[in-house]
Amino acid sequence: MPALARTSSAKIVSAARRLVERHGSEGLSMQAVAQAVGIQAPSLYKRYADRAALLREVRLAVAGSMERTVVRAATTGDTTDDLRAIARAQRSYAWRAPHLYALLFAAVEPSAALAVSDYAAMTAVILERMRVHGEPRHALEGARLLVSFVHGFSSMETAGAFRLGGSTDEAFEFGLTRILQALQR
Amino acid sequence: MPALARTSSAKIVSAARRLVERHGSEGLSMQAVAQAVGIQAPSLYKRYADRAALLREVRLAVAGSMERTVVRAATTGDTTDDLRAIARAQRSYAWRAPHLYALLFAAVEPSAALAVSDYAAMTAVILERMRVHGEPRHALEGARLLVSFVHGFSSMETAGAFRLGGSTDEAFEFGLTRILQALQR
DNA sequence: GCGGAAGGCTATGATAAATAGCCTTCAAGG
DNA sequence: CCTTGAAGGCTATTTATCATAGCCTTCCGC
Repeated sequence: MPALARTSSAKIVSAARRLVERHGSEGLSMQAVAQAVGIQAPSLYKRYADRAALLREVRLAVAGSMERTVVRAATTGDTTDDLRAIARAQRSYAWRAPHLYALLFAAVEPSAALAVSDYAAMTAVILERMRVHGEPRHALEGARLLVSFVHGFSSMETAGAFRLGGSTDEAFEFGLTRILQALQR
Repeated sequence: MPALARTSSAKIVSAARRLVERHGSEGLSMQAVAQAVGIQAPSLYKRYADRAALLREVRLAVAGSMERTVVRAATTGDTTDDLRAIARAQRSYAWRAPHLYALLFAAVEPSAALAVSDYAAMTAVILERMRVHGEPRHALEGARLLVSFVHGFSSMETAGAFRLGGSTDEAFEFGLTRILQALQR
């Protein structure tokens, strides 16, 4: 490290993440991040090309933390229970940090999208469990069904879309049960 | 109308919508909207309190147009086919205008969320068909399952999340079929 | 006719992103 | 030891945008 290094990339991303968590992605300003880590805003451009690049780092960090959460959940000992636990962990993550969760699949631009390798472990665990739970030939489609449901439910829920009454907890469990039944071999 | 009225709210929202459609919600600047309708930016504040208010109008317009698309699709004559058609129409809408679609359930702030009344017709059609297709007691849960899957799949797909190969068309049809089977009474 | 509201305009301030250009520290090699 | 170069800071500045203030014009209704 050639120079004084008043801060670190880890601290910067962590501060940026905290800002997004509290105020949404619009709340991430270079000024605010810089202030949080004790440097001046232009210095951030020595590490990140622009605001989008920093936001991308936050997205990566969030993907990593959600992946760890999900993978940790998939250790119940029973394949089907693992899939349930994964789904619940993902929904729970979205509920705990909605602004961060919203970041994950928000990008429409291909350049900003997460790569497969950014959540490879999560993908692998789901696919592996799905191969055991359902027909191996349809494991990919099954995984896409389950994951789409969980993500769709979580994002609609955190966006405040379910307003017709009824328990959303029950609706989630209902959907989860039906999907796992439908996929069971 | 007391004064000259060089433009109209309809034209403003339409221009704003076009901007979002092309460049994403970040591409909506008051300047650009004003220029597109031939007025100066500050004049927009006579009609909308701020940028967020204008964006909210765009969101409402998009909700309306998607609702019309979806409701129009639900006229096949067969209940289950209607639900299929609705799901396909929604996915197709997301695919045609991903930036607009992303706007619909993007809000985490309750104040920015769409109200039930903003897409009451769509809700009504889905619930009604679901009552016939499946067990009426679980129509709400069933609708939430179906809608979550469709929204989750569409938003993940447009975000570029499905990268492990395989046909996403087939994955969508697979999921749709399994869900409708699982809900059938 | 005339008063008020809707809707326009210019001017201006505040905030943020991003660039330019310069300075400092430290590590490594001669 | 000394020098050189890169990493990482800083200040100053440019540009873009949101937003407000304050004023003007047109037309509707009385």
